[in-house]
Amino acid sequence: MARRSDTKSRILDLAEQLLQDRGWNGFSYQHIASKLGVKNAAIHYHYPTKSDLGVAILDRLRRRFQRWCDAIEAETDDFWEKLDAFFAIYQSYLADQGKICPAGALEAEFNALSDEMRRATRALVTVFHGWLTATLEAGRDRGACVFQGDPAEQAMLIGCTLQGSLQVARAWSPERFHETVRHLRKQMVPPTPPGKGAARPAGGRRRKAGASSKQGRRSGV
Amino acid sequence: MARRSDTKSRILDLAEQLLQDRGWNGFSYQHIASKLGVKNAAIHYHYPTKSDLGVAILDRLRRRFQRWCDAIEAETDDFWEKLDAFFAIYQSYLADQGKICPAGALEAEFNALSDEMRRATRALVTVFHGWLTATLEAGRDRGACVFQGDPAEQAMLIGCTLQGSLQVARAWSPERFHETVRHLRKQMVPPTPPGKGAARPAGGRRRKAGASSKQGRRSGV
DNA sequence: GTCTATAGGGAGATAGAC
DNA sequence: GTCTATCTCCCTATAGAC
Repeated sequence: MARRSDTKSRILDLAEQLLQDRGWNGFSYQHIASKLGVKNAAIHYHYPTKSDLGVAILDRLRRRFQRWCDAIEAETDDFWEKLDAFFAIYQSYLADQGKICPAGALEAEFNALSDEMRRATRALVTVFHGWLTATLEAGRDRGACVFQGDPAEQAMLIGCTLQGSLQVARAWSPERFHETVRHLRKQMVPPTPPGKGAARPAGGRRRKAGASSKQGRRSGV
Repeated sequence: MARRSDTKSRILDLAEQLLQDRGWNGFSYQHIASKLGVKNAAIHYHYPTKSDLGVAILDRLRRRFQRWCDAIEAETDDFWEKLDAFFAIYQSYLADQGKICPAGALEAEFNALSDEMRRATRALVTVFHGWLTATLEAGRDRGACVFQGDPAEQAMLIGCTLQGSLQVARAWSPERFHETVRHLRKQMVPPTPPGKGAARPAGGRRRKAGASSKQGRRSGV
């Protein structure tokens, strides 16, 4: 059979990009249809209502992130490699014409969303936060990073900062985002380098044995 | 003459609330008109286009914040009082039915805004960041707080965290916001209490001589 | 699976009466 | 300053042909 996902997944791609570019209420089926070269009725065939489309975007983002988690766990044990890979997700959003975090875009318009989309947004945020919390906890336990308070609090701080700085970068300058990430990162580097292999704040190459190195993970999440 | 600003400023009030509640493209003149008990043509009389309305909201927010700055500088010299007053702006947003920062709402839909609104958004963000940077710099100089890097970087971190956590609170729980603010605050408290009067991390009462204490500042900014 | 055609409604906006 | 009336456009959504 032909490559599954033709129009249907391209619709999802375009809608996701438009969401990150203009916000949920900032685009219509017409935007998608014209970019895709079809009529808006074709979009309704695949996603009857706009809410259906939104839920599909969110579900896909969640599944994609879960696969990303599996891939990164299989690839490395290093705390900083994992964290930098997480930062890279947001950096690639910014680099892609100043897009923002999809969850942030939807939270900003939360009270104008359908109940189904709100539920799906909550589910996505929960998964992101869960991974970050677990990663921070493990990182601190092995002395790879330092921070005050609960891992969950620090995860919230990091997540909010990334989400917020992508947005602020638009009203200011993209460089502000990178500056903020460096600032955030610096604060978590342990004050003195502990014993070998514990912390590697500047991009060590410690790959997991047996981890595939073919092209690495894509940063688009 | 009668109390200036009747319908015109009530329009601005409602539009500002709707922006913080549903996002810029999540409300229309009809929403304002019906809440205000007039017809949508009346709104167009005061603000011919929606972009005009948006710019008016932003200009008023900027002027209001500048007055807030003047008031707080006149009222106290204490770094933590100032910073907590700044946090209180965002806390009052959250308490008011989970509203978010207006600048954040507009940044999320930035590419769907008129050029004029983008300019006005940039101007607002610049003023907020300027005050926070100057306050952090002065606070650190006198030993009232600690942080790594430039005051401007720390200001960005704080601003993004506040903006982001108001948004995330919607998809999660309001308590997450308060937790995050406490976490952020804690990281800036100097490790050991310096000499008297330098740091007062838990709400000291050191008012400026001659500062009026009538009712304090309103937290609605 | 995509099209044409169209319904039905809501958006932003204007003209002119009161 | 606010109203009624209306315009035009775009939006989501559906029916039915191909």
